[in-house]
This record gives sequence, structure tokens and C-alpha cells, in this order.
Amino acid sequence: MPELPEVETLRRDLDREVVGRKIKTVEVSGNRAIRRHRNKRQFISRLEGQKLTTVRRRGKYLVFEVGDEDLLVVHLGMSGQLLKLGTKEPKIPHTHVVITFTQGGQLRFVDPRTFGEMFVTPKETFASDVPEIGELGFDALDDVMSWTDFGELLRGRKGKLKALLMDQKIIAGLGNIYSDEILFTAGLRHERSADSLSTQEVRRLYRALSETLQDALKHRGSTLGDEQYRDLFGEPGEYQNEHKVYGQEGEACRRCRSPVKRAKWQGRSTFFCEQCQV
DNA sequence: ACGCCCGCCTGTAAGC
DNA sequence: TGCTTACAGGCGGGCG
Repeated sequence: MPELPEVETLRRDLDREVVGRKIKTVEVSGNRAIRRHRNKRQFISRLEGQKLTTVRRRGKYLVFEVGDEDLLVVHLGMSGQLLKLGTKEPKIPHTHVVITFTQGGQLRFVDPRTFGEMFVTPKETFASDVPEIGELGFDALDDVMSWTDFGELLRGRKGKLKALLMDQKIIAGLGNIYSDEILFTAGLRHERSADSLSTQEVRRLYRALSETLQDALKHRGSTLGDEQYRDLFGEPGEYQNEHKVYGQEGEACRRCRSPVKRAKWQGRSTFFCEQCQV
């Protein structure tokens, strides 16, 4: 599912709704959601009785502080949801983890495709336990960067532009939707070589990156036709209505009215305008 | 060392 | 109508 705007929307609501609560009980079903622990009990016992004190985001990862010593890491994969629900509300299919708070209410992890995961790791060994978070590139929303520094990031990279945007080690948080939207706004083709951009194009790309993400965040992210992304309250986002190219195959380009194209690129769909993106 | 493709899963929709 | 195939917001591993 979720890319940076969706995860950040969730983080902000979690900060208000869940942070500060004390965990009473944790239930885990199935074996896929909790993969990095020797067994489920270990995961459960490190959470029960502890308080969630903060929630941060790194790229598409959510990281809660749990008590003084531990971190709870959540990655939603393609179809993961975190939902805040009342204790008595019916369990929806594919609910893998249910955290019940002493103050009442539950945080539930629902994930049909099971690419997402949750785990607890001590703060002390976080860096070695979760190297992928340490290796994340600059955060497309949180990290302030001049466009000249951004240009430095692109320099000498022969890879294709879209691959670079989606490489979490270079820019953290972008996936298939926002890469396409950003490239359209910047007027650049996905298969352009990253180091072929003029100064002006670098500036356009950086501006498109910031603007697109800010705008998507303002609209609480994108919920596509399959409804997989839902916020903490189960509500869809609204940014899908603003998509300029993603999922718009055959529709008139907003800028030049020629039909939006869809291509298979690196195994996934890419949407773009042949006229406006060069 | 890199770029690309596949598999991991389940659900849905399109195609035959 | 019903079976089969393709495809979906991510990511890591393995291949050439």
C-alpha cells in the first residue's frame, strides 16, 4: 500500500490517538506478521505492561518507543493497515495482531497479503538488528535539502530516474504512485538517466517532489480502487482524486489533453504523458 | 557491482 | 457461468 504520505498520515493520527497509552494485552494470530522473533510469546511479553511513548517515521517504517528500552517497528508492506477500534468491534478478516490498551480501545494490524510485519527490538541493538532503516536515504518529507544538494545526489548515477526515486537507500518513502506523479509534475520521463538532467530539470524535479508529497499529505494519502489503504479510523484518503497520471490510462492529460499512457516497466505499471514528459 | 526479474501472499477483476 | 490469468501502494534475493 502505502507510501510516505499514507504512512505519515497514519503517524500523525497515531501520535494523537495511541501514544501515551499503556498496553494491557497483545494477541497474535498466524505466523507471518511477527517473523523476526523466535516465537510470538517473546514479542507479546516485551509489549505487555509497557507504554507507547512516541511514534516516529523513517521512510515507510513506523517506529514506536515502548517503555524505556524497546522499539516497536511496523512496516505495512503492500496491504497492511493499522486500525484503532473499540474492544467489542468485530474482528475483520486478516487481523494478525491486536493490541489492547488499559485505557480501553485497541490497535489492530490487518494485512491480507502479509508482506507487512511488526517486531520489537531493543534500542541498544536497533542499528544492527534493523540495518535497512539505517541505510535509508534522505526523507522526502522531513529532511530539508537545497536543490543543489539534491543535484549532487543525482550526479554520477547512471540509473533510470524512476528507479532512483524508488530506491529507498537514496530517497526514503517513494513508491510506484508518487514516483509517477512526481515525474509528471516535473515533466520528466521515467527512463531518463538520472545524470542526464539539466540544472533546470533538477530544480523542477526537486520542486515536484516536495509539492507532490505535501499535497498528498494534505489530502491524507491515496486510496485506490481496491481500498487497501485506510487510515487509523478506517477512512480512505482523498489524494487519488488528484492523481494526474497514476491509474489514468487513456484519460486526457491535464496539461496537453493527449491520452495518458501506461507502460510495463521493471515489472510494474508506469503511467505518463508522452507529450509532456521528456 | 549493477539492473532487472521473481517470489513472497491474497483478493479482485478481466479475459476466454 | 466458471475457470484461468493478470495485476495490485513493497522489498529482498538471486540471476546474468
